[in-house]
Amino acid sequence: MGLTRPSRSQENFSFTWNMNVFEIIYKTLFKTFGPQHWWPGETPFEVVVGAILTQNTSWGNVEKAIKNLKAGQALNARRIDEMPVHALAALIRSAGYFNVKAKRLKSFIRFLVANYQGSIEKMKREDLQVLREKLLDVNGIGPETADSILLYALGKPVFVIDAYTKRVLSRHNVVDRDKSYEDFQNLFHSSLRRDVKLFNEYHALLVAVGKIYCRSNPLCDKCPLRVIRPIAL
DNA sequence: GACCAGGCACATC
DNA sequence: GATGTGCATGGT
Repeated sequence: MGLTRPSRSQENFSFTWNMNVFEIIYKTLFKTFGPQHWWPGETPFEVVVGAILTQNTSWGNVEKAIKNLKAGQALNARRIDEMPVHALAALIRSAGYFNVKAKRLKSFIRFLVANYQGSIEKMKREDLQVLREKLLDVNGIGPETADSILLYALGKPVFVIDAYTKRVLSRHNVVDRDKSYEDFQNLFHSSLRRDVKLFNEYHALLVAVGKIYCRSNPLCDKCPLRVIRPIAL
């Protein structure tokens, strides 16, 4: 791991050789794709709902579900809490796994009410590590969803690891694919300054490059990150 | 029609 | 701890 001095052939990438590979990846991606403006949600509550609905699901399908919730005046804690699970499931149908996700949304609301009187703002004031552990105890919230909530809804400096992050980094020889969620996350945390804006943008950029270039080998060869493969080895 | 998409819980070994 | 399976829609 870590970056050694670049070879002469790599010196035209305008990276200084005290940068680590995670910083180089970020710089490359930002230069290529620009700001991603994540997370696309109007309120922290909407971001939380989106984080649960997007589990193993494309964002387009989630957007339809959120639109439905808004149209049904149901995008708020009280309505979701009071609504029968089957009615909620019907509204979020387009997001897939709708029965499971309806229960998960209700689980989160129960947690929010029980611990923070239904207030995202109160939840935000909780100690970060304590809150993360509590979130992981909620049925339907695993590490990625918890960290998405912490970073994108609450503005906490926690790096989100998702399928794209793993795919992009392992394709470029930065991290072994079978490393754990925590292994991946620890590498980001120890290699970068703990900065919410940086973590927000970085994860979104990894998704951007993953969506476009990590689908097939021919595209992989055109990936803007191909320059870091020899460095990462 | 197959495959994939911003995971997670649970059972089993 | 690792692996397999169910959950489900909508786009390509």
